[in-house]
Amino acid sequence: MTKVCEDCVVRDRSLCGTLDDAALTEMSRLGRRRKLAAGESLQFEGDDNILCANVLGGVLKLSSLTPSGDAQTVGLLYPADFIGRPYADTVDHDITALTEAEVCIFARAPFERMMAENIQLERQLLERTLSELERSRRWLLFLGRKSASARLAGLIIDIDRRMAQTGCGADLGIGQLIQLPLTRTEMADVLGLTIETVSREIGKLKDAGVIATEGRRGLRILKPAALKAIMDSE
Amino acid sequence: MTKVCEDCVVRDRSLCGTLDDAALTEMSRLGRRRKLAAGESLQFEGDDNILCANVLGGVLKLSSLTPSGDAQTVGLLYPADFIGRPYADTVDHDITALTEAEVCIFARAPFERMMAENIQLERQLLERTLSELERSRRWLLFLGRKSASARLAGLIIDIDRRMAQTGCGADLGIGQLIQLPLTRTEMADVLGLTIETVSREIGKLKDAGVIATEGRRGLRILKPAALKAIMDSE
DNA sequence: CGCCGGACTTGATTCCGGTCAAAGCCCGCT
DNA sequence: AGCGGGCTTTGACCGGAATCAAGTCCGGCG
Repeated sequence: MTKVCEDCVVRDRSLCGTLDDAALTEMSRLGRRRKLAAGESLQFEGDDNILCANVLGGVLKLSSLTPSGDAQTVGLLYPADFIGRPYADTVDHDITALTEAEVCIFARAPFERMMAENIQLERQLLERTLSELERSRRWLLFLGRKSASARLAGLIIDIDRRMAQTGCGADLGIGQLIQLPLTRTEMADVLGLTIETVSREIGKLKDAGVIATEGRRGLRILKPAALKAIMDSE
Repeated sequence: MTKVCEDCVVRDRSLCGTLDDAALTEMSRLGRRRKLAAGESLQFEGDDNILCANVLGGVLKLSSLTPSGDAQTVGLLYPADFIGRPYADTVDHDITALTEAEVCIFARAPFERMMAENIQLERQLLERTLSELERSRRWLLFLGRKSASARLAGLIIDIDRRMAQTGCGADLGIGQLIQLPLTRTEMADVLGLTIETVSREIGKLKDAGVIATEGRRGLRILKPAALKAIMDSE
């Protein structure tokens, strides 16, 4: 058990899960931990693509700016998620920390060399990328076809599940307090809505007794079944 | 040059591009060509995931049905595109031919075995999946933030580019006749709009002299720059 | 050649979510 | 505790796309 196991947080969910000890040692030599403050960016769209990373803690977003100026978040990154696009020359999206976050950074070139020498690593990354593609396609369906309330319900359910998986406090139990990693503006950017609409829809869910809020970031799911029904409704 | 090279259409863009002759022979032994009529489906969401395939000709769509009944197309598949999700147990989306199409099918288990034995294959699939993820994320931005006219312009430009790349007749030249692989309904499913809105927006583009239509499927881009400007506009 | 059916277009109206504007509230700071 | 500023809520109004409802056109077939 070398130190890199910690670095990758949850051993069996991380990229490094299947590596032998020699490879783990090599990875730990290549990786560099870095803390990010909330709002701090790791890279911007168009930058030279020089790094890959693993999320150790916190939540980050992947986003693009439209030519006309408003933002669309195309993905959220939780602990054990992978950052970066091997083999590409430039970076496709901004990556910004939503909360305080910590990542384990690898320079892209040596990371690619590690992949060539450890096929398990490449295989892990392939499976992960396929899942991410699937996740992204499911979100396409939300943005293309679902109402504001269904989108919001979907986001809340997704956050709840991801927070529970990464052991960041939440649990699937009813009434558990979840600390939202996003502001209203950031939620609007994910959902393809405006901040006002997000606020109104949260209000409706509260009025219906489906959720309760606590301060700006705190949230409790009181009626999971109702929330799921709203997500599935058109 | 074994027969499989034909199967994969464009050698250097296909999955098999980097395989040695022995592996190519093996691939050709495993693959089975299949023709699909327009409208015919290869698989449905929820099916057991038993196959992978390469698109040889024609255009197919990847789509999901919302619980409430309407369809969202989450991706279009052109010649040399890969179909399937190795390592997954079930199928995530319906796959349906939009035009007459031809695919080269592999059973999933032997395909995965081939991947394990030919790391170039795995590497190719990884790069391809990363590109596809990027494509999907860019489309998220369209569905989340763009108006009907910008979405339509984006789709037309994408179709034009993909048809040109796959040598299916179109060319980037002004006024070239493109045969649209989709009906209005199918365009609406991709764009997250209704058929009426698609029709109206096509009308506007015609009135503005940006495009011209020829029958139901024929289309000419008369002012590429204007079309691109509309795509980039909010 | 004319008919038929499905795809497409066009028009009238409705409604969801955006926009603009004005409070209200949380929370860190002094 | 009091204050200030940014985040959030709430309200009035507007507009773009959906919906509902006729038509019209293309293309295949007898």
